[in-house]
Amino acid sequence: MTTLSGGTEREGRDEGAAMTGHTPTEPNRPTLRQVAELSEVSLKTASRVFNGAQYVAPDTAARVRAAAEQLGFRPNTIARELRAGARSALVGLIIGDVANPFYARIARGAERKLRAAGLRLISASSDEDPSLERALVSDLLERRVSAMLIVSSETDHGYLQAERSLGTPLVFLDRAPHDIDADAVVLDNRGGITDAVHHLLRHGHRRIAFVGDLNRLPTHLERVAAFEEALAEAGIADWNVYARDGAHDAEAAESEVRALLALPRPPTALITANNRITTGALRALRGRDQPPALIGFDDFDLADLLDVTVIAHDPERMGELGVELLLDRLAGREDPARRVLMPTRLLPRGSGERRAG
Amino acid sequence: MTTLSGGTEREGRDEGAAMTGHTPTEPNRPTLRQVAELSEVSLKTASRVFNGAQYVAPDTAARVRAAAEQLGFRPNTIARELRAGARSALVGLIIGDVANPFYARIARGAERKLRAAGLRLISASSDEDPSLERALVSDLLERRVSAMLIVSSETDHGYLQAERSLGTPLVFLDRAPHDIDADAVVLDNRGGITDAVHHLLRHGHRRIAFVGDLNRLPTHLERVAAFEEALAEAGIADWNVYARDGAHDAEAAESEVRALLALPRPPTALITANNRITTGALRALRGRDQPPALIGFDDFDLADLLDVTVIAHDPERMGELGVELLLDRLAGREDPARRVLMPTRLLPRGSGERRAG
DNA sequence: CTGAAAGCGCTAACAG
DNA sequence: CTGTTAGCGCTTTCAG
Repeated sequence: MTTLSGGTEREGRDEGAAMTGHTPTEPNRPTLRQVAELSEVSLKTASRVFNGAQYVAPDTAARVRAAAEQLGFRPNTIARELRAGARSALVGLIIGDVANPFYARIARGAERKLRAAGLRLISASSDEDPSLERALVSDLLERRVSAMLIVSSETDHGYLQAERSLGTPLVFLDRAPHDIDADAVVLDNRGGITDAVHHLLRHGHRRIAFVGDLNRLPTHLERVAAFEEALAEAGIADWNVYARDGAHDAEAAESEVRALLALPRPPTALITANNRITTGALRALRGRDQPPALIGFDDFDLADLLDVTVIAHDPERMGELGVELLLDRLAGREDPARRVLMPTRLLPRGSGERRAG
Repeated sequence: MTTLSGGTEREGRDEGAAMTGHTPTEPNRPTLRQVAELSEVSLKTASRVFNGAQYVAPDTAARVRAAAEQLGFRPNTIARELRAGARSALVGLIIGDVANPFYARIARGAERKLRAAGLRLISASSDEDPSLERALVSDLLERRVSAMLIVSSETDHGYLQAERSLGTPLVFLDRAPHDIDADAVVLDNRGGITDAVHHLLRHGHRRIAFVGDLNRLPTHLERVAAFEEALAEAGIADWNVYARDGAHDAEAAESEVRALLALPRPPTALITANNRITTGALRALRGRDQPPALIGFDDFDLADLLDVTVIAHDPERMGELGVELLLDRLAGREDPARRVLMPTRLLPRGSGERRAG
């Protein structure tokens, strides 16, 4: 594997510099100084033309612009930001995987909102791996992002406290922070699951299964807890007979569901804890003539065509709200940490309305 | 709307600096100099500890590390990269929209491959808007990304020639570059569409419709051209009776398809030119008892459950291949521009095998 | 093995 | 309106 500059291993950087094969200080790229020389003004005057634009004689400015044009000058943001105070116009985002539409939508909402504020998004996928997550966070922080949005797979965020104290706004999305005082935008997981359970109970179901994600994720824990509570309230004490977890991808979910349906007394209804699990469940249910009822957490493309009842919410809005919190902090707001709770909404489309066998 | 540093408008930057409300040079964040002072070594020695690691006495190194730990020191990548030569470990990616799975997968593949090479991805969505695309490209270039991957909505790339000459590797994905000598990874659009047409002809269809994207996109043009040619070859001269374009989202595609089916002699088969168009078509077809055959370009999640025959390909691989080309350039390869053609594969799942009415 | 000096490209003070 | 001086945080010569 080729190794280039900027690696996590310190050595990697040096190798890389060598590998690129050109002198480190690209000698050809024009600098502001050259523009100044060509247009016969001082460095500062040239600088002003590309910034404040105030207090420069129109024809001087024109001359500078012409020189810049001629040379193909491009301002160097790295230098500018270094001077500006070791903080970039970049905001970092850590998500599980861009290829998962839930995360992609968060990124989209965040990007849009940030851009409107003159900031750029730099995102990275952690694969839900806590140690990779830490490495990515460090990387972004060393790049001096002005703030971080993070969907964390880590259970303890104490290691970020130092950064927080240094003033970097940290906003947790989807999963609340642990052991650290930081803003967060989370879903009403309890509400969503409670609605789903009630919906199924109303349709006559008593044997309801829950297929969950990795059990170390706080969202999973909240969802299971709500599931248990709602069933207990309905007098169903052995709720855990049909509760499963650890299904982090569609394949695992599919076999989990097949196993559930193969039980002597199979569940008559299924609650799937996220979009990938729902996908797996749909595959497992395919072609069955008496499929159990199904309600999935997360709305998804084409759920309408597949008649899948879901617990819907708005990931794009989550990204936007995260950015709003972060902008407030950048603007100097010093409140205690805020936690925004986003509503969910049960969208009946058919699969959740099948009555108990 | 809040405006913060780094905006496209020059003024935006200044406003922003003011708005953040803290002194530009964060006084509290420890620098390498402070680490050096605390550990009573020179700046350079401290620097060495975090880089080469070579030629530093073990206990000196330990002392430096301890000091860094104590101070909460974090190296400043901005400063490092400025010194290193005005080129960052960032690679830019311009796509249409992260929330579109096709693009998200490209991003995923690129990110993975880049990370393995010690580089980071910074991506931005252009909404297929050429002028926004240019702004994003400038932004990334000013940030001195070491290379750019771009799915371009622009028809003329001459404006990038200067940058190319300066040595920045440029790789075009999905859509070939125009008026510029740059590497590209594109799909075998002609092959894919030709296969689809032949498949439909074999199933007895003669009235085949084509629902295309924005007609300024080169991929669209290639796909239509292949469509026309394949039909002409089969003796169907009036191919354009059922050819449509401009359906850039699912809604537009849905009404386009409804209109086609409402014709006096409606088409008996549909080819939809991308994933969103296919989605729209599926909505339009829903509930019809004699639906036309359907083949969609791009595979998508759940296509299997909906029995949708598709012209499949591998967007993640496209991202990876783009990165491979780019790494070669960074490593000094000086070949003429290469064009990688990615294969497509017809995946029969039912919808494309319905016979002509 | 370690250090002093110079400078990456740019912008913020202050003068003029 | 314009220029000079200093320096952001770090790394690279080149001497010890």
